[in-house]
Amino acid sequence: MKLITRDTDYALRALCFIAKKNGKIVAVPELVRELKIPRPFLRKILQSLHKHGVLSAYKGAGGGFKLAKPAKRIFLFDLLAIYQQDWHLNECLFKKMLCPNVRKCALKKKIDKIERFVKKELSLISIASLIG
Amino acid sequence: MKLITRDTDYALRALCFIAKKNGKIVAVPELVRELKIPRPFLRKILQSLHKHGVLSAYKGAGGGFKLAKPAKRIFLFDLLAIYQQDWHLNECLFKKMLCPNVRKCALKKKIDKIERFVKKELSLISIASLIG
DNA sequence: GATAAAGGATACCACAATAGTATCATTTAT
DNA sequence: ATAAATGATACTATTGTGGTATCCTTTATC
Repeated sequence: MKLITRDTDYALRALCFIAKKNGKIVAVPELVRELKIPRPFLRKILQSLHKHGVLSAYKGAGGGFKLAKPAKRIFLFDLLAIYQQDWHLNECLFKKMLCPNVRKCALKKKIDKIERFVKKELSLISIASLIG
Repeated sequence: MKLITRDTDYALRALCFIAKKNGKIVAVPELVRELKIPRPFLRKILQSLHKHGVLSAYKGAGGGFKLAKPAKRIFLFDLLAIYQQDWHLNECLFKKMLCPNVRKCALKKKIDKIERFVKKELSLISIASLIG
């Protein structure tokens, strides 16, 4: 079981790298060289970060990406939301109602508590706090 | 992302059902009838619960399974350990050391904190507490 | 002792999610 | 005009999850 998938991990690394550049535009070739992430995969990831308003994109020669907002306002939670859409820990148990209600409800409450904690913690981890 | 996979979920249901029987031996046909879990899959699951000392097995006609220890000493955490072997939330980030140390360590600490909480909570959920 | 009803062991298959590739189109600095 | 960048999108590969199938061993009961 992975809390953080490869997409999210790569996105995190790229964002940390870009954040350190202090607003300078960074292009894919440099990121590939530095981070050793497969080029086409990285491009896909950066494109989605752009679509979701995390990065600003600049086309054409000399183009690239920079952060679209301050590093302290980009959170791990946001990335999870992009790459591991609307994840919730208690998936199985809700969708199919096979289990007797008592157990379902007892378990649901406990799992929900865990989920709330995890989400809260992930909302506190910003790019800024990682490069600090 | 799923905290609980199908194996674990089915194991949980089966254990709750068996626990309610108060030490009586329960055979697969009854469990299949009551829980609507595919028979071969359920058999595989029960066998592994037996191997891991959660269930006692009785072969031959009239055989079946019963709990190998009190319901209040069987925890969701144990099942996770069986079916989602040695899971850890921060998998990606450890195995491959691509990321600069600062970020790795900063993130590791935060993820570890989350993981400790989740494990602790899962260790508190017993079969007994679910059949209340 | 034969038989049928149980579990033990193990190899296999299907599908979905994750991870990664390839290609062509569009924009823009020089 | 050209080369260097991103945009869009379709495709492929690998892996993990979920599930089957088959044959073997044990044991209660007649």
